[in-house]
Amino acid sequence: MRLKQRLLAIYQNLYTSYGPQGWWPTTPPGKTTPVYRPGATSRRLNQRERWEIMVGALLTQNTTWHNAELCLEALSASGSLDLRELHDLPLEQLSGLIRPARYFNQKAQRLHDLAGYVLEAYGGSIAALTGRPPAELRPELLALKGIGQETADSILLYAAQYPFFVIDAFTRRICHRLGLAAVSASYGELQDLFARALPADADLFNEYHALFVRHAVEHCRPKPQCDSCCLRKSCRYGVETVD
DNA sequence: ATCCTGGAGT
DNA sequence: ACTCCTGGAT
Repeated sequence: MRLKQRLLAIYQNLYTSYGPQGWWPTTPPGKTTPVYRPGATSRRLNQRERWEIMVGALLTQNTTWHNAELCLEALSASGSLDLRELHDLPLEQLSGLIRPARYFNQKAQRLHDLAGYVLEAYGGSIAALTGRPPAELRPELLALKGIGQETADSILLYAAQYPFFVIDAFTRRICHRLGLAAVSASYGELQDLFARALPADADLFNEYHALFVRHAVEHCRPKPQCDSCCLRKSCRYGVETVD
């Protein structure tokens, strides 16, 4: 009961400080980013967007989003971002296009396999994949090489728009410093923390995770910038400067 | 525990 | 010359 209020207060604080992050659905040029309202539903994504989110989720593993975006642009510019085009591309050419994503050989193989899986299991229909019951889709994604819990939940949340809270290194760092979780807390424990305390709302989880990333990049860095942190008052880290 | 392994900021 | 990044597999 106390946890619920605190997590919502943290969200409000971050949202007030940083504003909407506009991850997905992306905002068309010329329009303003829609503001998240509890209970409101964001627009449905089309299949091309859902697939690009899945590709982006793999490319950005342990890599900056900036670098992942360079890869997405290279894929798009060469006409290889589409599911079938990507699958038909020789691995050597694919890895050459996604070089900024660091582990380009591994990721090229995994993107190829992911595209192949969608083609075989769903006839290439992303809608068929994202339309599956989430409790069945998650283990399916986890069974694929290159998709762990974080990437699976990113796909479930951002591509399929199901309410799965994404736990990443940023979330861990912030939660630890805020005193919300031990460093040893497992992925599932962190995820349960948010699942129990927050309404199961995909748009809320979407914006919350994006705000965590923004906050971790700008203030709750490995070397924290506590002096200008919007959560300073409710964080033991900024007060005591403990580890 | 190690491998994979580019780009940008400091 | 460092550090860090929306990890996953072995």
